[in-house]
Amino acid sequence: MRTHAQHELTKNQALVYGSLSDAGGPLTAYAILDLLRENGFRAPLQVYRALDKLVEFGMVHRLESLNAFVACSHKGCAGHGSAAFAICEKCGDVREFTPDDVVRLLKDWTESQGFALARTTIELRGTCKSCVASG
Amino acid sequence: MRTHAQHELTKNQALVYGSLSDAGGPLTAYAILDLLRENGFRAPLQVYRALDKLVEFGMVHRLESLNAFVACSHKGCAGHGSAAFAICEKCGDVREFTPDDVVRLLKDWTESQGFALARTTIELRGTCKSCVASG
DNA sequence: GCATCTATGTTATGTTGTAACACACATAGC
DNA sequence: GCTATGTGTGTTACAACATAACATAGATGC
Repeated sequence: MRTHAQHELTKNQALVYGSLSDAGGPLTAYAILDLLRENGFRAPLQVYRALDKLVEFGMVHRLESLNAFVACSHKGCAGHGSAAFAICEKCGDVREFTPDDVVRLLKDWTESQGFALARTTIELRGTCKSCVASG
Repeated sequence: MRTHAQHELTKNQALVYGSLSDAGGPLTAYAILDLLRENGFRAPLQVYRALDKLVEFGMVHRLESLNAFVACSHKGCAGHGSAAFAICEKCGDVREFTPDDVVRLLKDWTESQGFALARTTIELRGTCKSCVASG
């Protein structure tokens, strides 16, 4: 299996991935576009096309419930299973984790139904520990 | 606990819920708007406001990965746990299920992290049994 | 050379969701 | 009665998210 680092990124892909890594949290496509205007980006498609590839490579995840994107937290990993996300609605923090047992159960269910599973989206909304503590 | 039927819906809420029930599958807000133009609907907000309430009542679920809405498949039920959805990318069919064991594991994880869980989104993308069979 | 594939740039447009403001109607308290 | 409050509604305008369609440029393989 290919590691993230082994993907040779094009210029635009590298710029988009850099934005997301530096941000340390989720960004919308249009937020990325604004960050990259100084690098010559002019149109949303430049961002979306790069994001499509990065998601395909597994280097970036799409957060469906936020319409946003986040760099995979496994910086140099050799690939991993389906990711899940705990999203704090107070501070916006997003924590990625890999609930293998959960994914296993979901796979069991799909297999029992004859459903050919391609992709799993798991997103938890709530309040993170520090926000619970502070308020 | 209140059952779905026990919620007394306003006119707009009833119209929107009716559209979704009749459709038997997911609809976007704008698709609902078009269906209800003959009933006097003119603007998206009329749909979105009704949907907000219906989702709050648990009578309608939002499918984050489709930006669409679907009537809860438990027609007259007395409420139930978090729902999950298997979405066929070939035929568009959406199957709702209630994976209590999965939700239990996710709750365990959030509790271990001090994360106060408010809402769980689980959406599986793939190909349903009959679409797999037919090629 | 030339076909092909991928990436890119650009304009315009399509789709999804809200802000802000005004009005109607019910109900609770005086 | 009549006022305050809360909720539902209608309307215009706009913001945010995403893609279609077409043109150009560079790399690779034959």
